[in-house]
Amino acid sequence: MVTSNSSLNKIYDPQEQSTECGISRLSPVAIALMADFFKVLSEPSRLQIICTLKSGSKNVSQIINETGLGQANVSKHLKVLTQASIVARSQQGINVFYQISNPFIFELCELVCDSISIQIEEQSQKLEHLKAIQNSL
Amino acid sequence: MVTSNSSLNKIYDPQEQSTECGISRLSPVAIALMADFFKVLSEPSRLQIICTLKSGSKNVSQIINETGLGQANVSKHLKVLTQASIVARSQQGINVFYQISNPFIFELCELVCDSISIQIEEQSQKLEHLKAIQNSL
DNA sequence: CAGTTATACTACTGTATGGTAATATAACAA
DNA sequence: TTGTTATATTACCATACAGTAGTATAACTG
Repeated sequence: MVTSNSSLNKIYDPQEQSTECGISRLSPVAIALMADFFKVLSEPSRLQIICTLKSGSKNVSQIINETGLGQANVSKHLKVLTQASIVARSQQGINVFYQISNPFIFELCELVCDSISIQIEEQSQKLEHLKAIQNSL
Repeated sequence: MVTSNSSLNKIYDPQEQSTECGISRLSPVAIALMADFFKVLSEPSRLQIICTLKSGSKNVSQIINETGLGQANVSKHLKVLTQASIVARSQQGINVFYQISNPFIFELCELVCDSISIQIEEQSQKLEHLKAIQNSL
């Protein structure tokens, strides 16, 4: 169960007269911040990079090799991930290493993954059901 | 703590020889599905619609009024949300009602909200620290 | 039936952004 | 210094998509 201690809740919309709490009274600013966050995670290439960083800190070349993405592309995505504070950058001589700066991201991905699996499961069950009905005609 | 029972984990990449579990061995298909899911949540207007549905089922006109979005726009976003199985559609006469079909979305949003708040908190603390240093010079 | 209301769809425009090639920069080596 | 390697940046193209105006459809009313 999630206990929200979100300070974003304090940035509620002053025009909102509702007595409810949580997401339903988030300000436009808070909503925009959330949207930005989700947007960062909405690119397969960036999720791929996050995946390769699950096993620890990697330099750019390693990330390029493991993902198969182009160099400029990886660099751009790493910039986006860094600005979103999802990964952290640390230069060591000629190499630049990146690592996940907040493991929360993995928890989040697992949750979404589970939810999608359940959805697929349910849909395939419905399909089976439909097939059964068709066969009985 | 999250215990993953994700069947997406079973769709692992056959080329991936890693012995790790979880997100690090997700297939391109699974990653694309996750990206799609996050993309649905990466639009402020859609998050806004989700927010208004927190307090229960609403018809399209109500959603238009509460969000201030245009009719065609709301209709399009509701289609996206429906296809992603985030909201469910039910027609009642001349009205069409939409409701959140999976409350998991709220849990997810709370988590992200909390994470963003903490981030903002940390950043403002760093700023305070910098200011203190500057003032002591 | 015609008229009204609620919702969906189509076509279009403008903007954002992913990918890439070329170039720049920065750190190290000889 | 020059050369090499690792990473970042720039400029460009192509695609995706949010928003909107106009139109279509569907359910109810009289």
